[in-house]
Amino acid sequence: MSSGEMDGEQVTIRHVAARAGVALSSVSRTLTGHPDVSPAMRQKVEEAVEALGYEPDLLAQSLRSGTTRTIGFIIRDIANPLFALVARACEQELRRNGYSMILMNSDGSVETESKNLLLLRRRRVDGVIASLVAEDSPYIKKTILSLRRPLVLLDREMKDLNASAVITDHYTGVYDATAHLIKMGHEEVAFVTGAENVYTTRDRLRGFRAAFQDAGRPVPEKWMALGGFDAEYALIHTRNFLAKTPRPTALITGGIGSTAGALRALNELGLQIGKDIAFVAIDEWPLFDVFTPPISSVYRDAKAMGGEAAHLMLEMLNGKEPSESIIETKFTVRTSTDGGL
Amino acid sequence: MSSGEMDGEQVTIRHVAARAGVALSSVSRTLTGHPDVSPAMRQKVEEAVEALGYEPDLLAQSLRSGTTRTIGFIIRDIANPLFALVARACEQELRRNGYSMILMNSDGSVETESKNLLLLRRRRVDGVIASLVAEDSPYIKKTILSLRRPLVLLDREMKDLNASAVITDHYTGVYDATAHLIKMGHEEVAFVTGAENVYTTRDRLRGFRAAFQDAGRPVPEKWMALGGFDAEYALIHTRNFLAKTPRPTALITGGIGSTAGALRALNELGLQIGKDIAFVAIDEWPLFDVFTPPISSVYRDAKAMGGEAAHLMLEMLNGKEPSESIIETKFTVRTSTDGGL
DNA sequence: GTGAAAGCGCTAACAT
DNA sequence: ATGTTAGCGCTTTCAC
Repeated sequence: MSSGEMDGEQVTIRHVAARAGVALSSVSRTLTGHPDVSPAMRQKVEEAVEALGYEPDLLAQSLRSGTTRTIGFIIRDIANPLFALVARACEQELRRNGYSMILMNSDGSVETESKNLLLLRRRRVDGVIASLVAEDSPYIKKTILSLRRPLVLLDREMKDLNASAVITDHYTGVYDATAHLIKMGHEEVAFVTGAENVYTTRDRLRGFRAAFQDAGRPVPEKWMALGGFDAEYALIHTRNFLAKTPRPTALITGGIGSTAGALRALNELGLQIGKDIAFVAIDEWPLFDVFTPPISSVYRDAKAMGGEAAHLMLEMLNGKEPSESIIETKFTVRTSTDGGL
Repeated sequence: MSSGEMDGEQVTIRHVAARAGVALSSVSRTLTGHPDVSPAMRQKVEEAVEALGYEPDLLAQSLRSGTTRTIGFIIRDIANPLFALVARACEQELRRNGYSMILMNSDGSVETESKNLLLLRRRRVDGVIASLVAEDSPYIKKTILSLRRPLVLLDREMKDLNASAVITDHYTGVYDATAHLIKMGHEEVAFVTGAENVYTTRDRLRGFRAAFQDAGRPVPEKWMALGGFDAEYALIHTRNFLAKTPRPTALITGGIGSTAGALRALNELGLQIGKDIAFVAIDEWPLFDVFTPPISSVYRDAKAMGGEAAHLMLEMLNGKEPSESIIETKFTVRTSTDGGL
């Protein structure tokens, strides 16, 4: 049989040794590819392994070696389509290199995130890849410092952590998008997204402001809603903004959830994007290509982000120093940026 | 400190025992809540644990106990928004019960799926939750039988496996959707989805056929494309069908990927759903509520699926016999089912 | 080249 | 109520 078990009993290296009539250590040597193994020995061991369906216990190997070949992946919400793409690419790359991924959702809560980090440490994962809820929680920072394992951050900026990071250049994409709106004649551009306690928002905001400044126009600070990446927040604040008179003539949403919430609000109010209001989404929903009208967007390659995260992790596991990897963004004009004026 | 390490050395139960001036086993007893522990002992141990920042090693506990409090989750593709919702709900429920989830994508390949199953076994996971690529692979079946751990299948029907299953009642939803189209006057209804080697497709097909039979109409067998759940397959076959003369007047797509592919094809051909062709999607994309026109759909609760999967797993881990849980589907008429005739 | 034995960190007998 | 010891399955000295 090949199940690694007989009669519900696990087959251990002991059984193999007994069956082959050799010592435990010889079986281990043979299986781990030690050079000092005679062909005769190899033969006997392989026969026994085959006959018993022996399979090394990764748990025991881990305890012995101190390495689990396991990476923790902490994310706010795996149901965010962008992060699902990141997670998929990351898992694939880690798996190709012999690592497994333990997935944990932090549900947008620093407490859960913290608990997850501690649990991963107790599970002795070899490293952690995380998209943190916030950068300004001293508690999380302390927890992270206590991890003492390679860490890769996704789109976060934190000092003194000795961590690698996959950083998105939001600035460029958002700058281009905003400049385009300004060129079309928009002054009252609303911006709905998450809070400034993450790099993501700060870098986008930097691009947004710079575009206005470079155009010699005042930054429309009153049309900024920077409170949450969730759809609910965007729904409420988009609704709010559009109820005012005068109202914004254009809208930029930062993030998958914000876009969903804003589109819901617009739908509810009967406002058509690309006609009643100009609209730009930062980050693309998977189905954006068949939306009507086609949505102008700031795109980034989620697959590359996941691959890079895995790559940076593997490098650190190989003893390299932490480093950063930059992901580009690209603004694409489609028809949702028409109208509004 | 609270890191569980000093000078890079892990703090073990040994250090705690030494510091507290007691025996190893007393520390263990105190920490595992054994009744025979004096208040004085508890005091000493807790002081030492606190002072050293001791943290039990889950790996060592696992080796000892034979249980890892870890569940393997195998899925075709975590970037499928429906499955991402399933995974999220499942992870949350497992986590609440002290289990962690190891996520593996099978990338639609039986080989990868098989390797993943074997790896999970070697990792000594306590159970596996899986959405299998196919039901008719004898190799997978053998691998599964050799798992000898609780197994929960998502939307799959396999005999003699002693597994629990979360089963969707696709029949009802698809029957209603098809009956609606027939009532609207459609005879040439196309159906684009995955292959019949999974329950999902077979049950949907059953509903599709039954609706025609009950209406006394011939089942439009020639408009069936049952080859793959991926968007690419749907794109090609939708394109194909619509190039014919006469062409189908209505289209049903089964699954997230199929819907995406079909919508792409329709977009490409300049055909508007709800006008040039009647359209029903089985399973909803997260953003469907803001699509124009609103898409008629067969809905199922992905969150409930994930929760049920976790629930069935936890029951089996508590020694209960395998069982099934049925998830309902509901057809909702929106405007995409107008037109086409 | 092979075997015997120690030990990774922990828990559960078994003593006392 | 507490201490001593064996052992989970494995790898790695250390002898020979």
